Amino acid sequence: MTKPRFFGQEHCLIDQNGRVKLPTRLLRDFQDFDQPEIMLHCLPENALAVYPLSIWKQMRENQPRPAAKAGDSLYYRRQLRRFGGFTLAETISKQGRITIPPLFREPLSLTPGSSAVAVGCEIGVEIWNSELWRQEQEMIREYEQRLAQAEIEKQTGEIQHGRKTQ
Amino acid sequence: MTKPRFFGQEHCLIDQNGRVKLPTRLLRDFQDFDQPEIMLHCLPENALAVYPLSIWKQMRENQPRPAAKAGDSLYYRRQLRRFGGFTLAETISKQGRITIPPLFREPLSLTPGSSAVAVGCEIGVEIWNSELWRQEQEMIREYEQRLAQAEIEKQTGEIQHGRKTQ
DNA sequence: CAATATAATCCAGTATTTTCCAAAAAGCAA
DNA sequence: TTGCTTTTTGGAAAATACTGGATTATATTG
Repeated sequence: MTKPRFFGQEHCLIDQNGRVKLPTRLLRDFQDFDQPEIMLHCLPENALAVYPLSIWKQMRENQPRPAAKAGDSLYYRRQLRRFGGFTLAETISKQGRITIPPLFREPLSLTPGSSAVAVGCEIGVEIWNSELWRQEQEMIREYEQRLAQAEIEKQTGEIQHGRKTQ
Repeated sequence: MTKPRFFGQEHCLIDQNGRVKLPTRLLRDFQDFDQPEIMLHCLPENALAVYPLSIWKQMRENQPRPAAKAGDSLYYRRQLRRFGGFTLAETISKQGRITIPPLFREPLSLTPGSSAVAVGCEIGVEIWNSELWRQEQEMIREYEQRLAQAEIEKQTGEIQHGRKTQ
């Protein structure tokens, strides 16, 4: 297996022109990939996903003959909008900066001057507004606890019904 | 796989004569295709779809024996009307502008002076009135959240019913 | 504490968008 | 048809936004 990539969190901020300098450690991970070619994707949970181009292609490759379907299906057109409209090809600049697409800035709360966190996500990097990232961490924790709760209930249930002894 | 085309969102506005200048990035995608030959289609969801001519052909060519079907089916006749009546051929001007067909302006809320968004949809571009696009995004988001919710419930359910163990 | 590396700010050149204006075309009435 | 008005088209100028580099500040390392 290839070496682990895209890990950890780093603070960074959006400059006056709406750009963000990627932390060098994460930058190196991109350079090992397709170099500066990346795809920016505006996630529904309000973070900007940054993927190497080849990773993105893997994500989207299973769509044969899109045009034919688009004519007949509103649902399918929405699908195209969702992936087309909320994604953008870009390259990482020589100085390691990327420009946040102007129309993504407001919804992502990544406006010029705002504080952000770059989060490694194994297949790429996510840029979060600092405050939103704090909230997302809460969500992750909460969700984990619900899973744990479900597990505990299952275990106790099994003991009570004799399918399992301790 | 070919390089990604028709991506992202850009703000633009309708000039006093009912024309819109396509953002340069999307313009380049058209130039890679059939050059200035495009089809304008007034979508039922109230956006103006702009497709390269060849894409449009792909969309419509998988309809064998249209005449025979038209005789039998009201639904099919309606389809023909929609694709016939709500579509026009145009070319992109040397300055990258297209004229919104006058009959489409009112229903699409793309009247002179109004604010719009050009949305890349992988197979072409859609021009949305800004406000209508905001609403459409809500729809997309709502749908995403329902999917997410279902997924979470499925996960906890699987634990409880023993199809998954930690 | 010094040296180095990294991040943030500033500034100017470039590209793009928007507005404005003139020319051409089309419609209309006499 | 002819002359007039209105609409449409094309182009250029002004305003705006974007890009890239360089400089300054901050943090990290030895």
